[in-house]
Amino acid sequence: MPTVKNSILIIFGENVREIRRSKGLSQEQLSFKADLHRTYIGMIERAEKNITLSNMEKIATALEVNIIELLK
Amino acid sequence: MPTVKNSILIIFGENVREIRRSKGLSQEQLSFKADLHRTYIGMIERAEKNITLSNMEKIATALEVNIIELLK
DNA sequence: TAAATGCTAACTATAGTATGTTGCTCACGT
DNA sequence: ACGTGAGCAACATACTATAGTTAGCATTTA
Repeated sequence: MPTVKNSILIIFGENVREIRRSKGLSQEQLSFKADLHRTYIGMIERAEKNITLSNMEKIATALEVNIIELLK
Repeated sequence: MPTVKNSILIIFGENVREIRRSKGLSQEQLSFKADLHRTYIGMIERAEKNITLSNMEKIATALEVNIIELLK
């Protein structure tokens, strides 16, 4: 991960956070649904990790949205 | 990487290959434009690697398309 | 003050780099 | 026709960088 955060990662993280909250889920609840770790969800929302495509899909599925919605 | 390939990776790889060819670029030429390795572009097109979001953006930029076009 | 999230620091798994080999196709000269 | 050389891509292998896991504690927020 670069020190200077990549804007696409920021967009992705913001979208995850916004949609997660709109569905009334905590990071921990989302992590269960996506089969990822609680702290990792936080890192993604804060754009601290460069997520892989298959994990993007896991999160999208857990949030019941298309991946594309997380990139707009 | 799982042995059974993830469909979203296949879709991404197919899109990269199709758009790359439509622009008349070799894998090597695309690798220069995207600042990624020659063999890695091949692996992505064959869905053998689980690409990260920032590298998806690099490839999209090199192909002069939006990331979203590579996920449809 | 309890639940949710931020943050650190380690570790393990795998993404991404690099080199070389193989096989294919196509153009060209003879 | 028939080599043969050039360009392209598949594939193997090994290495380095970093994604992803996990635990613990600090901080925020309701």
